[in-house]
Amino acid sequence: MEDWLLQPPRGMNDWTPDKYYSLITVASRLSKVAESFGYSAIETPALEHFEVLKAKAGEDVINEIYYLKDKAGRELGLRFDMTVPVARVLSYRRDFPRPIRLYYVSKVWRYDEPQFGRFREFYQFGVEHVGSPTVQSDAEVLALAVKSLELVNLPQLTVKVSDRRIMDQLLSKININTAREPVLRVLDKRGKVTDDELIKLLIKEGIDKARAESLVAIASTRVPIVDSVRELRELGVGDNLINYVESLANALTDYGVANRVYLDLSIVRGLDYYTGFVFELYTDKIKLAVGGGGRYDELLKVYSGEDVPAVGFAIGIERVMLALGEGQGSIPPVDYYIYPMEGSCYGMAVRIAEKLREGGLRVIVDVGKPSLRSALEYAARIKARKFIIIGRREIERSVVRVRDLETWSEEDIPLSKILK
RNA sequence: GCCCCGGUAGUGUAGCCUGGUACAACACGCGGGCCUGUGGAGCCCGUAACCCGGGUUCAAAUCCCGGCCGGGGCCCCA
Repeated sequence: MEDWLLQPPRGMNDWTPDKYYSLITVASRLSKVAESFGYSAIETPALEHFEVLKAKAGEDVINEIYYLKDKAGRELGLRFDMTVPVARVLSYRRDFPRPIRLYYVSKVWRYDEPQFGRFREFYQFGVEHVGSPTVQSDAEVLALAVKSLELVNLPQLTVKVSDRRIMDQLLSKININTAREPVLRVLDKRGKVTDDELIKLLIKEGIDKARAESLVAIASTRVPIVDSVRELRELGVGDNLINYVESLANALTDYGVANRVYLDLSIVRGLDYYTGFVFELYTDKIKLAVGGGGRYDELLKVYSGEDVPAVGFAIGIERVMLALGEGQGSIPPVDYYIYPMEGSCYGMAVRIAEKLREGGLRVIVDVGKPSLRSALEYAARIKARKFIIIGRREIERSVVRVRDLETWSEEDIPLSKILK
């Protein structure tokens, strides 16, 4: 078969054991934190009705959906995140007691151009916290995100927080009432381009120079969340929002994560559906955000017709792994490799193996490597710990020969002891 | 949608700039042997590649064009 057919489809990865165990290790550590917060795991089909996916996605995202028709002509698509499937599930399972706390480690797909840290098929760890509008739920979700990344030792983790309501208020204050989305998009570029260019871009959006300058000043706000109240007051943000941020900061302090969190009004994210606070998670190790989230109180309404407040986040597991480097987990070693010298000893080998497996050990019985020598070589290469030789000589004496592949020592162990 | 880089045995690389000295080198892997109940080491032998198509040239892995495939940047995102 042609070479290129042997590679996985573009933007996708073969998770061979040598790499897959790192993924499993990272994913299970992240999940552990969600579990400790009382969140339960959920999984849904990879395929959704295209109509369902389309309802949330903006123009850009729709073009990234893997679309297909099944044999009956149904229009389907691969999910591009887990928020949509979860929202769909909750719209017909109204019986779940609220707030509902869910987490997932799932594959999602986006037909995008692959790049460093960007894949067409990738894993997301995330949570959805549905049914509560409070600042406490915002703080809980953000703290959970931070703590899960702390548990995998993500270096130099920082969080940038902003709030859609604050930006709305500040934009109104300087009389920018139209074309807010393009303006926010421009502000989101802050840090990537110079402030002067930013101002030029804003002027291009029809903002006059004075207001463009004050917008850039607003977007330049970047202070530790615990110091943000004074800053917001200076900007003239209303009391209710200042109280909100203060409560958020206090809660994050209680969680012990406030030192990582900054108020950064330049971050915007998912303009389509975020309604309140938003955040992005960063490490110095890679340029890309490893995750992000926020509050989307109007999203569930699309599916259920009912207003349901919700907050959540998603973390790109491959990106976390890029930041952590190689070797987060490894293939568990085989404890015993059992080699019957001849066919007549095979039955005994299997019986011994079964006994050891009952004790929770990983055991391989040789299936016919031609020689003891090559079996030994094979066992050493797969990093088995111990090698059991069982032949006529051993059976006559009711023992097995156990060779320790790490220390190179060898001893006879009575069968009675092994089978006990 | 725009831009940049790359494609050599199963894997990872060298060679390409400066065309011929190369039946393309090295490492790992794989097969065999020394050695059919134990050195997992060592040595020996073998295995197998210039992405596809066209062009330039006496001569192309090497230079040029096109295609296919891959990686990365902008944008956006996880």
